[in-house]
Parts: sequence; C-alpha cells; structure tokens
Amino acid sequence: MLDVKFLREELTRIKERMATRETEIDWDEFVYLDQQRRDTLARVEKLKERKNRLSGEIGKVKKSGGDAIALMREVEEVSETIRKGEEPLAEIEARFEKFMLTVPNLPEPSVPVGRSAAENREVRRWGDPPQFDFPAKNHWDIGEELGIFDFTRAAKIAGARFALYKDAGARLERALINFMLDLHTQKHGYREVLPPFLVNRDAMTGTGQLPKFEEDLFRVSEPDFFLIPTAEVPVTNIHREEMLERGQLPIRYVAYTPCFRREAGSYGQDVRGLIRQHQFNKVELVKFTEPEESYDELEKLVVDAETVLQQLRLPYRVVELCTGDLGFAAAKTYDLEVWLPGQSAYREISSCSNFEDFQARRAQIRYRKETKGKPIFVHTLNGSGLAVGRTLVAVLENYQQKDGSIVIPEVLRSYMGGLDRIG
RNA sequence: GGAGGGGUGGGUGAGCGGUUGAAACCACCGGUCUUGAAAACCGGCGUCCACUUCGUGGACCGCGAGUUCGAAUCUCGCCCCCUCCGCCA
Repeated sequence: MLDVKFLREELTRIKERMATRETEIDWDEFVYLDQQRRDTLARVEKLKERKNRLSGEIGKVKKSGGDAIALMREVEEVSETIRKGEEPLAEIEARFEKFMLTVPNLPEPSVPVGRSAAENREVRRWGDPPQFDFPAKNHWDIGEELGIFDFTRAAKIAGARFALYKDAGARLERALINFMLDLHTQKHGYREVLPPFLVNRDAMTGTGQLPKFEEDLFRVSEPDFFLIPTAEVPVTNIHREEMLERGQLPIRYVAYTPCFRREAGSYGQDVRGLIRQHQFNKVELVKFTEPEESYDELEKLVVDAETVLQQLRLPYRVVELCTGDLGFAAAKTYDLEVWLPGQSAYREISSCSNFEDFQARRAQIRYRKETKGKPIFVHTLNGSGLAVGRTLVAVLENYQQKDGSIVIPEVLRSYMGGLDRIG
C-alpha cells in the first residue's frame, strides 16, 4: 500500500510513473473517495465533539443532584444525526481501503520503462553454457529414463502439474534443500525458520496476494485458510503488527517451504516436466531492513542467491525487470535465469525484490529509529534462494552425459551419501 | 471435543458505567546533583486520523455488534492465549 498523503500530494507524478506498469488504475475514484471521506469525517467528528461535551455536562449535573433531562434529549438528537452520517462514512471508508489495497507499488526510479518481459534489461552473465558432443535432452526425458520421476502416477494421485520423485531424484531434491539452507545460514548470516504452510487472510493481505489475486491461490475453507504460494507470505508476516526494536535490524530469515499455486491462465505453458507445478519446493530469503539500507540489502540478496548457482556451477544471467513486468508489490526486482540446455534458453530460477514499505504498511511492521522518534515502516525484501525444482532441472540438463547418466555437482555429493553419479 | 482462566500503552500490571488515553513500576528522553559516572530527586514520554500557525478535535484498552445521555468497565458473537480432562501424530 502506498502512503495516502504521498499519493494525494504527488498524484500527477505518481499517475505518470504508475502508467508504465501497464495496468489500469481509476484515479478519479481515488480523488473522489479521498475528498468525500475527509469531508464526511470532518462533519461527523464535529458532531461527536458536541455529543462528548454534552455527555460530560450531564455527568456533572447529575453529580450535583440536578436535572439533566433537557440535556439528555439534546444528546439524543445529536446521536441520531451522527448515526445518519456514519453510515455513508463507513461505506466510503470501505471503498477507499479496498481501492488502496489494489493499487500496486510504485516502481523505483532506476527501474527501466518497458511494456513486458521482452524489455527486461540483462545486468550480467556468469558461466558458459556447456558444449555437448551429443544432442542435449530435456529434463523430463532424462528423469524418466533414469527412473527418478513418475509423472504418470503423480497425475493419478493428484492431477496434472504434480510430480512424484523417486529414489535418487527424491534424494537429490532433498540434498538441494539442505545444501541451500546450510549455505545461507552458515555463510550468509540468515536465521532458519520453518513456518506454517497454511495462512489466514490477514497474512495474505499483508504481503499483497489479497485481495487482488485470490484466483492464483489454493484455498481451504472451514476454517478459512490459504496454501502459501511462497514462503514470503508466512515469513514476512512473522512481524506483522509489531514494533521492532531499535538495533534489531536488519533481520534476515531463510525458510524452506513447499509452495502451492493454481497457475490459472498458464494452460499452454510448460505443460511437461517440472518447470511449472501446482506444488514445488523453494528456499526463500526474507529481509527486514531500515529504509536507507534496503537497496544495498537487495544487491546482497541477489549475490546470496547467485552464490547457490555458482557453487553448483550452473550458468546463469541476472536480469532487471522493467516496469511492465514488475510484480504487484515490488518496487524493484532482479530475476536470476539459469541456462537450460534442453530448452537452449535462460529460465527464471529466482526473483529478488525490494518492496520498500509497501508490505510493511499493509502489515503494520514498524520500528523506532530513535527512542523518542516516531515509528517508521521497515522495508521488506525477499528472493528465492532458490526454486528447488527448477534447480534440479538445471542440474539434470547441465550435468547430463552422453551415456544418459548424470554427474552430481561436487558440493552436493556429501548430501547424497557420497554418490557422484546417477545412472 | 468437555471444564475453567485470561487478552489493557515498548514491557510488567492496576482499573470493572461519568475529566481514565488510562494508576503504579520498568525501559527510554531531558534536567538537578557529581571531577565524571552510578544512585537519588524533578520533569517528560502511546498510536492512527482529520482540521489547522502555536494548536484543536475524533478514534483506539484482542476483533465486531449492542445496551446507555455516557463503556476499558455491562450484554452478545467471533478470534487468540493459558490450565485441567478426553482423543490423537
């Protein structure tokens, strides 16, 4: 959520920048509701002042044994007027809040203007795509041949876009999770947390998935819960409605969780293999920082995620998202794209964003800079470190051998019981 | 699932129909004292919103309704926490 006062004061400038996101926003609605809300509020508050004053007088009169019947009748009338004014006020405030919750974050000034992913800006590349003296296979063929995936049975158990990993495949996924968690906790200074995988409506609203993107989520009714689409949701909400202590920042968490997404509207895409699943594993990095530090922390966050790929010796590139491709809550985002020989393409494996105070304002996460100072909203950031299923895909495709076997990256061998090859 | 207890400001915790936005203590900030520090003493210290020049007003004591001229205090519903019993990974 944006700051209402900021929005009011800088409306022209914000409108212009927001237009580069390629989304329609009804700014007339904002101006109307904002004005309407303030007018009505001022009127109702004046009446309440009168009512409070009269009630106080009644108290005094009664205490001194007087007759307050006339005063009481007067208050009755004022109360009636207040009731009549509060009805439209509540309606306007509800509409206003709804509006504010559906306005996306403002792109940070350095974010390049562009209409779609095609206009994202490549920042840097690392590693060279492997040269094979045989035709590179895609991961689902590799996996089926090695007997480590079983998509047919996964479909029987659950449906399309679910996976069943077996034997060395299951172990490799687990090895990747442990490797990532160990790296981030031991080398990068993150605290490991294991959060709930189901969350309530307030948590989803706090990070920005609700109210706008309910159709992307799996929902459990009775009681009302949502399956998390990313650990960002439960982990960012750890500090919802909290006043953080001075000197506590920055806070860095790493969490492994499964993630659940409806993937509505992606019917034609990535129908085969592990790339796009309803359920996948992810190791997520989440930070809470002071506003001045957040962009430095974003750069470090990207490097932390890159380190995973470098240690696995997987070629990748870093891309800066343009305004048109930016997520709803993000002010700035870098994507990491790993090279997939089976597709001869770079594919997203991590997304690292600074949300500035957008989520903190929704979730009421604040701290005091000075002991006497006003509370201020923290900045929140998060990034995949990494998407585990896609990392496994990248390992299979980049480490495939002519004979159909897979060499296990060195850093994973201790997590695989010393195994150095599958197949 | 059954029975009971409880949710108050940054923290502990009083208040249980009328200047109570809320005692007291801790923490924190300013001052006195001191060579300096500590201790002691004095003073200050919630958040959000609206209108505004200092300021004025409104709202907030888990959340939401209600009773009342007036609710942190009474009533109802919901959520959460704790204790005991039952069931259970």
